[in-house]
Amino acid sequence: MATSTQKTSWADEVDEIDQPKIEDFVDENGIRTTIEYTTNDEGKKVKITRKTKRVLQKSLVDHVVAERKTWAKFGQEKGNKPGPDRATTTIAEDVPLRISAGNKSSEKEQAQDNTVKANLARAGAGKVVCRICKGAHFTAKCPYKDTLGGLEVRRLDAPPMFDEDGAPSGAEPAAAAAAAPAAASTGGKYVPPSMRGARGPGERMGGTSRDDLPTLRVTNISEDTQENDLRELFGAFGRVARVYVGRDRETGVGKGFAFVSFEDKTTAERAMQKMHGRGYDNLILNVQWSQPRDK
DNA sequence: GATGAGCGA
Repeated sequence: MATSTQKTSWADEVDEIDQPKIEDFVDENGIRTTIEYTTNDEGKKVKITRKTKRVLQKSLVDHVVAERKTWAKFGQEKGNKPGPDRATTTIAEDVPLRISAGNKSSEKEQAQDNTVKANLARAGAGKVVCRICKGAHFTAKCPYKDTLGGLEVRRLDAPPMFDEDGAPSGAEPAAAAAAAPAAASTGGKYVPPSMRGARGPGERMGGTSRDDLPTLRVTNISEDTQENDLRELFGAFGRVARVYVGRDRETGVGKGFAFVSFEDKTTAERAMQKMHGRGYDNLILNVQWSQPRDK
């Protein structure tokens, strides 16, 4: 094979090929002139001059945007050339639009809330006032909860029926009115039905709190039984209002018992009868009525 | 064998 001694690489051969020389410029009217010097098939040198007009690439520049560039500027920008002035304008892409609740209105609400709190503090002097009997304890702890629970809302504008130690009293009517929660009809905020006070007959609420839901105590469950397991198990009988699994406070390990509260007492009773003595997780369940929790 | 946590004003 005859190999050229001078050539060391194929890349050198590329240089041998007659590369056309190209001059290329764009005038002020946007006309592009391309002058190409090349060699034609007959070995003669030729000069090819092409004039082209660049057209905006519509796929890249929206014609609406291009059109805008022709608009006359006004105000402080009057007479300036098209496009943003980088000295005064920052250009960024993908600026996210974040929509949030108007902070002015929420500040207002907050302020209102604060005045309400201030009024409450003034009226109750920072003390806990029972919503039922106006005693110095939380509503949930009220000794009259069961007997007066349903009367709560109806007695809103009445003077407190009892003072702190529970003796009948007629004092501080203004304080009682101020300390009472805003009635559902007058308050601006939405109050879910479950949180509204006792209304007319036919409504379930009022006197019925989650503390006196029909509750079963389930014992002899494995220590890794979860709330969901019991919900699933007892949910077959009806609506399960609440499940609590007794656990060690530190370790979180189940202590082998749980409470399952139902919405409906007869449902709870059926569940108890069906589930008591049933096997679960290789253990025999013990299901009884729970004792009311106290203290 | 065993009977609950935490919240609020």
